[in-house]
Amino acid sequence: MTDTGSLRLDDQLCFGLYSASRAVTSLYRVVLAELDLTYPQYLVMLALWERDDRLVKELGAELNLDSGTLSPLLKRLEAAGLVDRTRQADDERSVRVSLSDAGKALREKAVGIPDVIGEAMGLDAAGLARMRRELDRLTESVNAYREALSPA
Amino acid sequence: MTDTGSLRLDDQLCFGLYSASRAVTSLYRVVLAELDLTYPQYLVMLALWERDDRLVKELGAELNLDSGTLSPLLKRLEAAGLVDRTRQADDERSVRVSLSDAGKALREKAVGIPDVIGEAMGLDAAGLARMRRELDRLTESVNAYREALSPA
DNA sequence: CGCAACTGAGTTGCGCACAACTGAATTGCT
DNA sequence: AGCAATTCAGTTGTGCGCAACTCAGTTGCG
Repeated sequence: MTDTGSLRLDDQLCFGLYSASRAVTSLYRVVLAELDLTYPQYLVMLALWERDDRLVKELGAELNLDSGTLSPLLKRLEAAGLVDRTRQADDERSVRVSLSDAGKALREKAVGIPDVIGEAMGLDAAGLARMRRELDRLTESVNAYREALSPA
Repeated sequence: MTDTGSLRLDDQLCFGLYSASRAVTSLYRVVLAELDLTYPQYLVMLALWERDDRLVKELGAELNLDSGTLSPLLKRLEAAGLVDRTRQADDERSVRVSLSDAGKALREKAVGIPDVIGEAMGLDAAGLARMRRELDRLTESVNAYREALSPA
């Protein structure tokens, strides 16, 4: 009797993934409270700290989020004074998102976060890298399968 | 220069976890469409198929969900005719959740799902088990760290 | 017994995620 | 040039996930 095909909850990798993801998010909630950011907002800030002045579309592609999620999120970041949003002159459909001074400054309060999270995970650099690789492979495999099942 | 401490998005395991979790959920969305269930609803049904007639509190402990999430979810399952909810006689605070006939019958439509998901993940039984183990370890480690940081 | 502390489920409010849609701007094709 | 198809951001509606709260019911302690 193999595990595959079982409907038992604890057999399922997906539940492990779901639990792990929620556990990590809830740790981020604690850590990010001081920066007044949610985890998805933090992801957007990370993307902007890495490269400023991006189109909403580009952020969406990098984070795999659509405008339905990003638009209100970016409005909240703008309301918090962390980013500016400006329509692009040469293509009025696009909106360019850039860091305000406060948004740039916030980076200093964030530099210690990856170490805290890494520490909490209790993995060495090699373990982190391996898991990261396996998760990426999993994501790609699952996404390919889903797209085959139900084409975008 | 180590990876730890980097604010680069692609270095972060958490983003991999977040992406993988969303990818899996979105595959479930396609697969579960035929059963008219969301992924969290499916988790509750799994728990009930495994053992029927449970208190809301017990379901919450198993799935790590609080009443704020479970109460409306269970009301929706009840509205869909899949479960019954009854106040326990000897402790009027507790609510017992049990499968209706339709809820029991739905299991037959679900038996093939784990294989589909397993196939989509492209891992053999050993790979699944190992990843499952590592994710469980990660979850526990992260939860312990969070509770130390911000005691419940 | 009496009453304070606690427990269990539910509600409210907020922020994702995502589908479905809108509307304006641009592109492409004839 | 003209117009259909596409693109981009934003809006609407639904369902989590979680904090904070309410409220009834139960427990525990003097």
